[in-house]
Amino acid sequence: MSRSSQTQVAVLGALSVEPMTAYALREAIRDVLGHFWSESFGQIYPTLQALEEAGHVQRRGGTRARSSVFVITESGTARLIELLNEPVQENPPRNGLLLRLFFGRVLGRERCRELLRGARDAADAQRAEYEQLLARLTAEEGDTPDFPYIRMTILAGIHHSRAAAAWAGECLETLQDP
Amino acid sequence: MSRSSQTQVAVLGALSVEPMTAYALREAIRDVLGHFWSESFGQIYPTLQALEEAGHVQRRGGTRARSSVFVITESGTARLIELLNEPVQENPPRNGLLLRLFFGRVLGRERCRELLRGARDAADAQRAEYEQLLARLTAEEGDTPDFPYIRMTILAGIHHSRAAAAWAGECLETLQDP
DNA sequence: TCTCAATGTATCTGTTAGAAATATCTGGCA
DNA sequence: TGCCAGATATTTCTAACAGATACATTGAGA
Repeated sequence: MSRSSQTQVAVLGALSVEPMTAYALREAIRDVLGHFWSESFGQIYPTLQALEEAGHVQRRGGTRARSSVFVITESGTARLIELLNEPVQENPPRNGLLLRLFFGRVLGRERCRELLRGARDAADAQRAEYEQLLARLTAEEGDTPDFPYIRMTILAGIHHSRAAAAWAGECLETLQDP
Repeated sequence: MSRSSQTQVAVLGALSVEPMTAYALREAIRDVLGHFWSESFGQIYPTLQALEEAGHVQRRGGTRARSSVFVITESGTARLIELLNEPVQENPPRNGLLLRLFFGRVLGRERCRELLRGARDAADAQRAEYEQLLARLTAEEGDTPDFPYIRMTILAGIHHSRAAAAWAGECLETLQDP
């Protein structure tokens, strides 16, 4: 399968929660999906236009004076389900930290230790953030039908950041001065 | 660091190990750095041209009529060290699995469970692969100066895949039929 | 009223992945 | 010898994409 627009999934998914403007769409994607997804205006506007032409969303209140609110249509919901059912598309790995550590001999031992300490601290901070977010969401929306699914995405962040911190700590131990 | 410089790190780093052709470069990046980095021909050739113009690599006629072997120069090594010392650049997150799970209510519970089972099995398989690779490298190159650094990148893979499997397992438990 | 921040729309530039198109070399086989 | 398959090698194209910029509107407070 050739490369398909992943942006459509995020856009249609967000609009399936509630109708909103392109600007609000970008805000929602950044604030709600931000831990595992990102979109830019340069993607959102053309995508909305394509979706409108395909009949998957409708533009409402399109007067120049005020904003256009986009509403997902029936065919848009069908398209979303279709896209969600397509196989998960892995994006190519690009981990700048590991790239630097791989050439660690060139970079130098002490500089590597700095990078590892930074990674460990960042991971710890991120885990605290995820746990706080999970506690807040559990209290506020713990009984909504979407909660179990949203919770899984936060759990992923917790597991991931915990593993990252443990890895960095282990590496720091093995990278002691000889 | 501009985004294009990221490719330069991988290219110069690979050439710092040994001179090779653009084709071999792509093979090396895929096979050796593949777990945390990727480059395509569309990136490698223009990057090599830019590096040649800047004097960071030299093109040498290979054994074949049209094959060029690229050698890193002294200024190229300096450039590599400079690039390695620049701050790590995070690339925007795009996790297709989490995007699907977030809209899990639309996708359906059973389909989510399938995705999670797939993720768990993939993570388990990947962890086995990493552990095998680590064992082989430890035996074959355990006493080379680069080994401690390469080992860290494999350890990262092990930690990450272990966390991914644990996460998927935990999610599967909470996503039992009610 | 002014002004500033937030909201909102649109587009531009350069980066990148992925694949296609095209050679050229190498070894095996008739 | 000549031919073929597959590996090696180079180049180029398209669409996806990030990030920035430019601009217009609105509403709240000074």
